[in-house]
Amino acid sequence: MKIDYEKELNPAQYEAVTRREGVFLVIAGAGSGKTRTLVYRVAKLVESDIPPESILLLTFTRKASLEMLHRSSMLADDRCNRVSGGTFHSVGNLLLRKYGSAIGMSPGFTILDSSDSQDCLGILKTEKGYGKEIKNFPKKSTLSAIFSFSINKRMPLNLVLAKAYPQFLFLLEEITHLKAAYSEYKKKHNLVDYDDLLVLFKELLESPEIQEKVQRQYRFLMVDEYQDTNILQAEIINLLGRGHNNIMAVGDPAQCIYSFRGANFGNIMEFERFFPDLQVIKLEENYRSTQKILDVCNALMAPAREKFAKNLFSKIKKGKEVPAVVGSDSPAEEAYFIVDTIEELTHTLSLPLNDIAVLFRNSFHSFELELELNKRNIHFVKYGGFKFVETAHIKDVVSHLRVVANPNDAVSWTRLLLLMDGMGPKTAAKVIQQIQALENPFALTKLKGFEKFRKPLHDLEQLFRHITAADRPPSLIIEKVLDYYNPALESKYDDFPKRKRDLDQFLGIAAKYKKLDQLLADMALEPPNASRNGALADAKTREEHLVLSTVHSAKGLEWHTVFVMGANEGSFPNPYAVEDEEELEEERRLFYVAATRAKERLYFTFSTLKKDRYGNFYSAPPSQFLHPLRENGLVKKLGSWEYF
DNA sequence: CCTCGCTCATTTTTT
DNA sequence: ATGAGCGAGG
Repeated sequence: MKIDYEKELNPAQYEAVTRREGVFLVIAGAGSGKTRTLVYRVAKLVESDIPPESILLLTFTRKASLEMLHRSSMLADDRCNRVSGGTFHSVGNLLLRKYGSAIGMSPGFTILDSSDSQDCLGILKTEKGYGKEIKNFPKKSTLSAIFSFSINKRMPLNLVLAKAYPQFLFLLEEITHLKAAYSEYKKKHNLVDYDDLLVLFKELLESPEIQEKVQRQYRFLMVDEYQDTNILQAEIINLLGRGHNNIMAVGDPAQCIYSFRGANFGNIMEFERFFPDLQVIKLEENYRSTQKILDVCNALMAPAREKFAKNLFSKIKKGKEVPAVVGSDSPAEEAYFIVDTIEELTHTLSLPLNDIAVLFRNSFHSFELELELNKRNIHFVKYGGFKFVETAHIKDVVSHLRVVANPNDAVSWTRLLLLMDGMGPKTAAKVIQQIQALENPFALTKLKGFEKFRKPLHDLEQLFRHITAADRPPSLIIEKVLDYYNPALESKYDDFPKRKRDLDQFLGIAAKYKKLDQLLADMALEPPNASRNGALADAKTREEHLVLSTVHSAKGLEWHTVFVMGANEGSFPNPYAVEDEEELEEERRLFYVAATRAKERLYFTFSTLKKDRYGNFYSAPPSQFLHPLRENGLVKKLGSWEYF
């Protein structure tokens, strides 16, 4: 079964799929078949006997790459599943474990997720005494944000402070000192945070010997969601690709929504600077949405400062349903409207629940809706926001696994020691200092002093005796840790039964892993995506369900019917963003991304009265982003929309 | 010196 | 629901 590329693709897609050598930038508007193009291109390369291992597909999440490769293999053959794919972070992780010794790293490093790196900064802040001595010293989360901003935007600390945190400018010296201490601490304890993964990835590729090796391994590079990469990632692409110059980057400047992470559409310029022979291919025709929806999307972007592209258009999807703007008097009413409409669609039109999504700016915007869905027994899965793996009880358990994998991981040691009664950060630091000097880091009864903790340290040693022996499968280790952790869990949390269920789920996930290292890397880099409010296990997600999602997590996806809820000033755009023109523009693009997810039906809902956390009502006008929709019959107005 | 429990304030988006 | 800040008590 040969693929008829010419018939199944439009001319621009066909060109992108069939051109092989060279550097290409594919500018692809929303719904223009970007994924389809990448899928066919992988199939085409594999079909023409390019070894799949020599193709590298860099995507935004690993799920995205797995899905694409799966589709490619359905199209062509199984070899597509052997294509290397993943995020910049995960590829960096793999290469650093393999070749990291070339730049002085040891392969057993632990990856710190953002809350771990914040814990680490907290430890150092206390150690330096900054928190106590200096009033209003930045919180650990702020420190982490400052450092990350500085690295991802390539901006020295003094400029970061001047631009984003002028109130801390007088602490420049202390903050600079802390940053150095943080780097040193990570190095000493074999720890790597998210930013380090990119920085070190780049450093690794700068070693000529490694660079050549890696370039020889990956002969064809494809980069998805290019608009959301930052300077560091652009440099990595450059280093990966300049040996052979076979690169295809795909992106849509109008959908750049990660500039808070240093993403910058100006990267396209960098790309041109690195590769002057760059050829641009444009995918313009939309295959996803009805023209009525596209008209609305185009109108949303009309006031944008940058005129990125010309308007989205569809030749094939006529559709008669006019998108709606729905005003309500209260959040409860907004929720009723959404749930009523969903029931109507599923009952009278027999639309599968899977074809519907509700999108919002912030994870907590859906609380009211979740209550109503639960009341009416509508099954949903929520994406974005607080993640399952970030909850305290999961982190507690994981910290035990991490010291097994890297006994040098002082952040995890601190976390698990703090679980003991009477143990605080100071004592933990002293314990860890001694542990580092031990020949066997788990021989805790050998520690001098700490009489008060003789019993708990003994118990912990027993635990480690069980779980460090030989090459145990992760699930077995976790079972032992759970037994050990249970008393602490029950005394620490009143809601322990719920947390226990979470831990059981975690055990279920871990059972799929044979190697502890792999489990830990995935926990940090590709955690289960659903947040903890909704269902989590795969079995559950396979059931028919409604999707609730932040717009960020909905990137790249599409549904028959989409509700964009909380379209209020104060919610969407995010109030933090309205003062800064650039940030407001990003909110606009985010709103646009939300709207472009819809294929057939699109609703914007808002409530003119909102509740603050004490239950007091305040009035919130409809989002300014809805203003362009007021005229021309672009949308129908439902509910109480007199303010609109 | 250190930990613990109380109170008050606070929540963007993600690898 | 969580985190920081503060003061009491071990």
